[in-house]
Amino acid sequence: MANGMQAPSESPGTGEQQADEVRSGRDATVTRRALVRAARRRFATDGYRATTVRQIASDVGVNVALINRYFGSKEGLFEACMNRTVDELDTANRAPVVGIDDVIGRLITHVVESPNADDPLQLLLLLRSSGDENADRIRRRTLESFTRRLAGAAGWSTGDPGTEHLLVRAQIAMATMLGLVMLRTSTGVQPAASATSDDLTGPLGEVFRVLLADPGSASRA
Amino acid sequence: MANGMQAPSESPGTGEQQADEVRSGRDATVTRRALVRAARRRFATDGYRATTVRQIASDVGVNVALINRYFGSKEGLFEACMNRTVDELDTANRAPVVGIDDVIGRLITHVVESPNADDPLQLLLLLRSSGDENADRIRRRTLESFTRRLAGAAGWSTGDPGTEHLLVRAQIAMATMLGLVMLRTSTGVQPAASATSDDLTGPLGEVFRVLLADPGSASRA
DNA sequence: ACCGGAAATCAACAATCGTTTACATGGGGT
DNA sequence: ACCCCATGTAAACGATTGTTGATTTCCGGT
Repeated sequence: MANGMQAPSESPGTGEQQADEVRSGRDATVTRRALVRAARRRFATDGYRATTVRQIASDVGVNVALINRYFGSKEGLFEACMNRTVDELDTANRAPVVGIDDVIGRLITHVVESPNADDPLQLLLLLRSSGDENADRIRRRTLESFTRRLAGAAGWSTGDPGTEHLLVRAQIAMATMLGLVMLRTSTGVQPAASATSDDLTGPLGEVFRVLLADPGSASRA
Repeated sequence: MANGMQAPSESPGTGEQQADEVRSGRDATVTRRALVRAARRRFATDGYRATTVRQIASDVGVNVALINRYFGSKEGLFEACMNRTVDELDTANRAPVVGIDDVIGRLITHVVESPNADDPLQLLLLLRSSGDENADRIRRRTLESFTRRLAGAAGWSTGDPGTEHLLVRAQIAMATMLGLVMLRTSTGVQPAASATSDDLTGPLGEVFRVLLADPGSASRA
């Protein structure tokens, strides 16, 4: 028994994931889409390195070689995941915003509460570093633009001298969401803070309201 | 070139870490300590799976086999890291707490601001899953007790019917810290939200004050 | 009905991982 | 000074990883 206990494998020890879409005929685009979907779940929950291409292929119920055929490499597949996440976040946030309560409600709904079960994972995916220079640059840029858009959605002017203070607040709000998702996904803490839609008036709503309120009201000297 | 571009390696692509302690003579305890220190950095920043024992050994400047000699396995080394982190967090939080500002100040100082450069990584270490059942159980239990102690330190009674509401608040506070550390460590966002010690009166202080305030004051219905 | 080509599989590769065994080396007690 | 055991090193193993080339299978147009 040379390598009998090879590696705890980060987390997929308890994680069995399967395809949720019947891939009946042999359709390239359908298979590609299924691969990206499975990959996003794996990458988000287990991280880039801990995810194996064989796992992803197995989740979809397809051979490993298809990943290299369609995406060139594991890294290419990761980039595809990033692009798709970026697109979805883009379209979701392009809708007009009415008032600060709308911003707060959207944040809580879209990120913490998650209408789609895969949605909160998108944020995690943005957080996970891949090690690949290119993918990491995309990730970082997306995260930054998202933060900036959050500040804009809150009705803050972006040219003021106190812009940095605004960004600080947006970053803290972002960090809170990230932390909640991680606390829920990566650890087993799960319960309390996930809450339901009336969170907008609960403690989480309070926090976001404080963070997104007019920074001149209560910020420091 | 069969496996020419093997794997982006999660993040250590840009991360070169070295020993910060001269290991002059041949002393087992010193070497063990150095290994744990290096391992904690690697595990916290890169995750369990992405960290290789050869990296850790190289960081210390020692042969790989010593890890298995002293800790049995990579998993054993991880467990040693967890234990040490648990101990440090324990002793750090056992000191008496005076008032809510003390709690807030400590959270910001110890976690976000980090007197010791390795301190914020401890929280990350608690967050990273290892995949090992045992280590994960330790991690989860520690995280939970930490959350509960946070609620206790805020002066909340632990027997009330509204206990769950208190835990929600503590979890959100915890998530905020976790998110900030991740935002700073795992991504390149780095700057604004790290701030300095006057954060206690800044936006981060506001958030924590809202979260740790008497839940009866502004919470929902 | 049939054949062309895309879609998917199989089998093997080089590299790297964690681990182990056998060997070298240095320092402290007698 | 000498030995001896703990400390550290070197080299190799089996398993798993990402990747690839050859092969098979199935759908669609003529």
